[in-house]
Amino acid sequence: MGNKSLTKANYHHGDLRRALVLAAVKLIEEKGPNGITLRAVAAKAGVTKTAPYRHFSNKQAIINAAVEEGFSELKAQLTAAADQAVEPLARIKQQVIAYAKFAVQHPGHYQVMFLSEHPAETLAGNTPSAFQTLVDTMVDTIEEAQRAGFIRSEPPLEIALTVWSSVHGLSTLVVSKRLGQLDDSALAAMVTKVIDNLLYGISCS
Amino acid sequence: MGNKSLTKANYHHGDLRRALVLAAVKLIEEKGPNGITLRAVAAKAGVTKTAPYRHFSNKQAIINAAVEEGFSELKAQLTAAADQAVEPLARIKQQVIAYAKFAVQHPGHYQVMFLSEHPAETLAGNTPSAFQTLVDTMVDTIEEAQRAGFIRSEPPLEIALTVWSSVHGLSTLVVSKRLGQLDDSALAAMVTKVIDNLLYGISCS
DNA sequence: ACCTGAACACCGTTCAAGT
DNA sequence: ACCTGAACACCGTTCAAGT
Repeated sequence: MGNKSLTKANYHHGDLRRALVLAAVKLIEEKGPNGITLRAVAAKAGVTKTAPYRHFSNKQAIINAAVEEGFSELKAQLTAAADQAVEPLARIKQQVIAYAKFAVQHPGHYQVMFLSEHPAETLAGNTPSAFQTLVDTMVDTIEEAQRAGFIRSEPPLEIALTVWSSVHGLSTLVVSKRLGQLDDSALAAMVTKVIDNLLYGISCS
Repeated sequence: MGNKSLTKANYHHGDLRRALVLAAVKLIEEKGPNGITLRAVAAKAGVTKTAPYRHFSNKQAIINAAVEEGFSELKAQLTAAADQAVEPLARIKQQVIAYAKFAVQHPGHYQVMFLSEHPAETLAGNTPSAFQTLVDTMVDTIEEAQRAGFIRSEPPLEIALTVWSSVHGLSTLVVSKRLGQLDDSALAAMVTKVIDNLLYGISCS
């Protein structure tokens, strides 16, 4: 027989890893952070419970991969959102709104992303984590606005951290439903309010 | 025999509920959000696995009680911290630093507090949740500063939400170790930086 | 190389039973 | 009233075995 003909039995020749990560993400979004079990992930990917151990050392490793996937998706959303505006402050606002939207639309995934600690092990070596790539995206947008003279010239990482903390904190509060239910436009209004407070300060001039 | 003499066997006459909550808090702090099991909580409180069901309908109910306990402790810390200063802005800063410190010193508990959704069921009826009491404390401090003319006179809840989102977001990032390890003074410096950005704005005047 | 199936030590929850 | 002990359907992980 040829080189790569696959029967149904060994269908997941090199795809199982990816299939497991996607199944994990789906399960997290369907059943929440606690609804994800190794056995359910395996079943969703069409294999028995022990097959995942060929590709991941344990359950946590699958979750870590799902977290990476989340940061990667979030980064894509932020980039797309910022590209809908040209004015530097508008780009920041778009990005921040997109961030909060992601959290609200994928509450389970979002919670898992920040629940698990940042894995200590540096992957492949010099490959930056999806998390680091996300940070870079946010810092870049701030630096643009600084070069254009709209944002104070303090260390861009500090500014980015301030902006990010605000929207991340707000998102967490919304996702945990501690601010009550909010529809899309109410969320955007609240995010806008917070970012405006941030831009112009809350103290009396 | 008298009215309330207790043998060792029925020692937890009306205390078991409280003992279980405290055991749950301890376990969360020792083993993290995933390390808490109903059986371990019961064992720590000195009873068998099924005894908790007399006092809580299920595991989640115990966790909810531990969350309430957390908000209650956090509120106490914030009040104590604010009382160490008299100048309104200094009171806000002290409160915010105390908030971040609580998160860093009780990382497991803090994560659980915001992981679980706000329980829909209103307890005893009109008794405010520990969460609501915490919000009130933060709003009060903002209102003080507004009356003294230090903070813009926008809705105090919105201002409080902005401040809170910032420090909560920063705390979450620190607890999940995504900003790297920070000692006490580095944490205070970062919190101060963020709150200053917030007070005076990040935009060019 | 990749996957299976039995086995082990756990887990939350129920239910009948003890005092 | 309050707690126990057996039982059930789960769970993550291991290990020998199949192809």
